[in-house]
Amino acid sequence: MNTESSPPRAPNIRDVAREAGVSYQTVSRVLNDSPNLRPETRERVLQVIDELGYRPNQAARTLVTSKSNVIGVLVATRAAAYGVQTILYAIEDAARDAGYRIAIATCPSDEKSVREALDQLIGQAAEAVVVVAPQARVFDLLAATPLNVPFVLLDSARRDLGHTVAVDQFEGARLATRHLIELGHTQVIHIAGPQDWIEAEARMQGYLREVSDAELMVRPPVLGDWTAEFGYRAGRELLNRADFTAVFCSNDLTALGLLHAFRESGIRVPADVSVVGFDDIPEAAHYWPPLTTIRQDFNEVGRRALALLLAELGSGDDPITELIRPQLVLRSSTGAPGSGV
Amino acid sequence: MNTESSPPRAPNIRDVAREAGVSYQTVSRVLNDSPNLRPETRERVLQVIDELGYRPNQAARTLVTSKSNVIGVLVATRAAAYGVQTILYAIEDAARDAGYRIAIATCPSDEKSVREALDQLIGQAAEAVVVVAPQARVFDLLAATPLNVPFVLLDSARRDLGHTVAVDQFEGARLATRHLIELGHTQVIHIAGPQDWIEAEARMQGYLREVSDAELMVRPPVLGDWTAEFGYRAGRELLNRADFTAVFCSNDLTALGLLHAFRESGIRVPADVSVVGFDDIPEAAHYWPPLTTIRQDFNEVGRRALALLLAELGSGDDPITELIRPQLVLRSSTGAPGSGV
DNA sequence: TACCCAAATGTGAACGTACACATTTCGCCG
DNA sequence: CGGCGAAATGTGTACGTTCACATTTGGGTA
Repeated sequence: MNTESSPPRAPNIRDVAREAGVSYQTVSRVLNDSPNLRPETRERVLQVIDELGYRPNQAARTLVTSKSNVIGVLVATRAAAYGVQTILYAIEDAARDAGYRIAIATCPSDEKSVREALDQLIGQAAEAVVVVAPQARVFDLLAATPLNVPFVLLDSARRDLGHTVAVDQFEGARLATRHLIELGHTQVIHIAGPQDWIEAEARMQGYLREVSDAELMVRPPVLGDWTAEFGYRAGRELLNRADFTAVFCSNDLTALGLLHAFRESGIRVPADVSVVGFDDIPEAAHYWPPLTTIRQDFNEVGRRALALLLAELGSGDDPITELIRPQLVLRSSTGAPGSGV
Repeated sequence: MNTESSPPRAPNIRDVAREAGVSYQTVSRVLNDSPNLRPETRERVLQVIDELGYRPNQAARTLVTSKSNVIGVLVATRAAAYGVQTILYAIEDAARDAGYRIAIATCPSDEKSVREALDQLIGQAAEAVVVVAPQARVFDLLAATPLNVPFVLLDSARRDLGHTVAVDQFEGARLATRHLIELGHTQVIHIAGPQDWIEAEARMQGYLREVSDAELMVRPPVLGDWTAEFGYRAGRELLNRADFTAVFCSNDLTALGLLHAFRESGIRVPADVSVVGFDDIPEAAHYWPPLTTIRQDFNEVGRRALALLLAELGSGDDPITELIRPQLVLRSSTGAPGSGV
């Protein structure tokens, strides 16, 4: 049917060379901005490239140079959208500034998927890898899979595996809990995140430590899944327990659901019950009441992760752990103890 | 320093072959699950692969096969986190079911960046590309850049460029506006999204059409940026204009900010003013009051996009446009007209 | 005008893999 | 026990690029 008898092969460097009347090496020089080229030669080649719609074959380039200008990001989670998203953007910006692009491979957190995603990144000759994998088990898999490129872990449970950048979740949870205690609350409940999440575990530990340091009664945290919907259901259940005047939620979304449940039942926040969240997502300032919460500087996490990689600390040095301090953001959802539920 | 004098080259297929006492082709067969292999041979090769930590070089594979089992996703936006995120997950799941992985390239929406990101995807020999680029100008760039692989555009302004999958934003905006009008509102204001966004424009058009069809007075929409913060500021400004009893916000976050501003000023929703959002993000059900909004099925968008690609409709057929119907979700933020602001 | 050096351009090889095809091995039947 | 065919394994080549080195070109100087 086609008047062209040849197969629809993409043009390569030699096609361009032939068309422009130069050698393929000259074309290569044009592509790589070699200085020693007559301007008119460069011009002609560029024109042919445009005419033919030629695009360098990245696979061939990568094969021969084993360089790709790509930094891989392994994302082994779906939840925590805001934090992950923000970190990704920060990484992307920092990478761009340094002349790199980023390739994101997302995957479920089972062994096979993580391995495949890693292969995908390494296969693109990613020169460094950032691992965003907030679930503990992923790090055990990683321990068994040498990477051969510099890498940084975010929020790792295994500080021995490699360089780690993280917001100090434990400290953040202590800040939140201490704030409530300092307001005079003696009955503080914690709604935790999924227990296989490193951050959830650390936040719970921070809460427990602070409560026991204050010699208050520790009560078993409610285990949740970090959604607003769960917060709402948890809130409704809590209505049956009149044993608290403050709640520390492991993230802002859960707090939102909780606020909903309380409001629906006529429990006033903070007059009757105080609520603290975690993350300080942009919406938290507009919840009702505006939410007191713990701010995590996700941008800083992304930036530092990339800085570590670019400093080529991938050498055999001992793993570095950078902890970023969280910050208490005071709004209107907390106050002195009231009547409770 | 190193007792090993050889350079730290990654092992290749020939290293494995030598170590296992077979030819490199046999190793290749093991890697590609060839049927004609003695089980013990396969076993031995696999063991050597494990010992050496060998990983197939994806670049070489791609170079020779020009296949990659990768579907590229170009994401040229940062806002609209929830929608984009959900679509990405749906694409990823559908891709995995079909035996593909996805590679995500994010970029700013300027010409150079988009082109680079495309090159990055094509360079990985992506066999198909999904373009998530809600800003109009990106599509003009795309029109000038032939892709040579099947591709699908999401929310495209240019239906002529290729297959398009989108939620019918125009219809969604009409649903929202009509709902308010049917409740008896005659003074409906629209808070729009950024005007270079295709969806924002379509929603505004839907609003304008519905209002003029009802022969109500059209008033100039407020132009915003889709954040809760903007919604809050817009809400405070609206307090000076006592010329409306209902507001249609172009997304849920803006609506949240608006609710905040109104509540702060003692304006009751929906008693005094009704508010409708757009998107139905999971939190919308827990806002106060729970938000009446327009649901977009982002999962469906992702699924259909991939289905289109997998059906290899990339052939020269006329571009297909698949419109997904949005849906009105009634909650508590709307009611019969009240006193207004 | 011959010569030399730098600038400009060209040639051969290699990267690691998969495909097509060639060769060897092996069990089984006549 | 020879031979035959299928199963198992090996050899040559191509993919598209960059690097190292070789060669040509050109302008200025002795």
